[in-house]
Amino acid sequence: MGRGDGSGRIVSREGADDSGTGILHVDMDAFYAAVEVLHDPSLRGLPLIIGGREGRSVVSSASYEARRFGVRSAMPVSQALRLCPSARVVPPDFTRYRAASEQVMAIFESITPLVEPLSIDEAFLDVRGVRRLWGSPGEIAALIRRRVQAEVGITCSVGVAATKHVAKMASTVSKPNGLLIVPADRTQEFLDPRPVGSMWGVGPKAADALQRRGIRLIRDVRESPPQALERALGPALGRRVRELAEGRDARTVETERIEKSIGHEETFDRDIDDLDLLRSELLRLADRVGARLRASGWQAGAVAIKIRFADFTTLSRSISLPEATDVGQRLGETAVTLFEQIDRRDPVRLVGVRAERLKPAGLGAAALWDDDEEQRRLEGMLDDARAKFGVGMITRARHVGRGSAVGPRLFSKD
DNA sequence: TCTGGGGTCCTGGTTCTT
DNA sequence: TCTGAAGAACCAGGACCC
Repeated sequence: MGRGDGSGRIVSREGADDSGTGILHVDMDAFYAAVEVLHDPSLRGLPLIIGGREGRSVVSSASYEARRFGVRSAMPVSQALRLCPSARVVPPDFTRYRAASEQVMAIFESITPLVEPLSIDEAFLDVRGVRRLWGSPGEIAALIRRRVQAEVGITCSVGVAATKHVAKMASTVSKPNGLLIVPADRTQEFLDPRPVGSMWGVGPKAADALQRRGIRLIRDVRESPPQALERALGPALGRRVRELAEGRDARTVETERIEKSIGHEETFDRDIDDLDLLRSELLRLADRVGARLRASGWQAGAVAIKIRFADFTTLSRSISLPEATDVGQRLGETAVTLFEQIDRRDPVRLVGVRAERLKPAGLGAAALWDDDEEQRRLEGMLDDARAKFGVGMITRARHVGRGSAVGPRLFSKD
């Protein structure tokens, strides 16, 4: 499987056993910071903080040199600078990160069509069908690491396993710039000694709920009665965590993903109690949401707002629209109406507007594809959609989440 | 110390529809 | 026409991820 190399990470030696595997999780190392170093090589080796310099900004990413001082993602920049006063603060440039992400994803897609971008800097790959082309999963992982380094100029870490969950955990423990292969028959040995909080989907609250019941390691989860887990975490999460602890994870690598909502939110530099100003902020955010809806061919079936007060309590309100829309002004009027129904009039630190229950804007968007094979595959999908929903449409998703390129997608039209 | 912004998913309560 | 039950849909809030 793998062993520590003195740096805290666990990596596999070359040619390690990869039997029974086929799922790769590839994660770029300190991605934003690495891209900034590419853009400005004089930053190499320096403690870097990617984040705004304004009062309430938090750390989006930090170089490993900064992490040695205790700097972590999501930490306020002011706090990060107290830990590491010599750090250089670089404001994020998402255009740059998206371009680098597209380069990396293109490398993945040149190896297998089964790529699931998870965010701008990580993806799952199913390589079981391309072994004859590129070699075993372990060899493919090593190839990807070499190509990303050579063609993009940044490093990545790769986990290789039989399931997505174990591959994801393996890439995490191999970071930075590592490769860890967990052969299928050693999955339990890999999982058992790790803390419950290291599982993907178990955050601080769920970990705390388990630890309060003496369930500290994944082995403890596996050995706990299902009822105890469901009492601690609720039925859905309780069942899922038990399955994951036993190494079971039926999720496949999904290349198609449909956005479910589009929103914007903004934290003010200082708390605001001027109602007119808050209304105009909601209208401005709604305008941006409308522009994104129109650019991506969606209409909102519902509008939600989020209000965070100075004491950090957060309210949300949402409402279905009588008619779907992508017009910023309509979204904005709805957002303001929702806002005015909230009684509380304390100073506000954040407002947000989100378009939900997205529906495609109009019928008849014909799909034109680069090659016949893809066209036929998509027409097959469209036929399935017609059978299932009555009518359907295919378009191409340009971005998911923070901008990963993905394949074609399918909609119902209702 | 003081907590961003973009999302997804789940839960539990309420309301609507059949 | 009225009523009750069941399921669906809606809504609010919270946890989680990067």
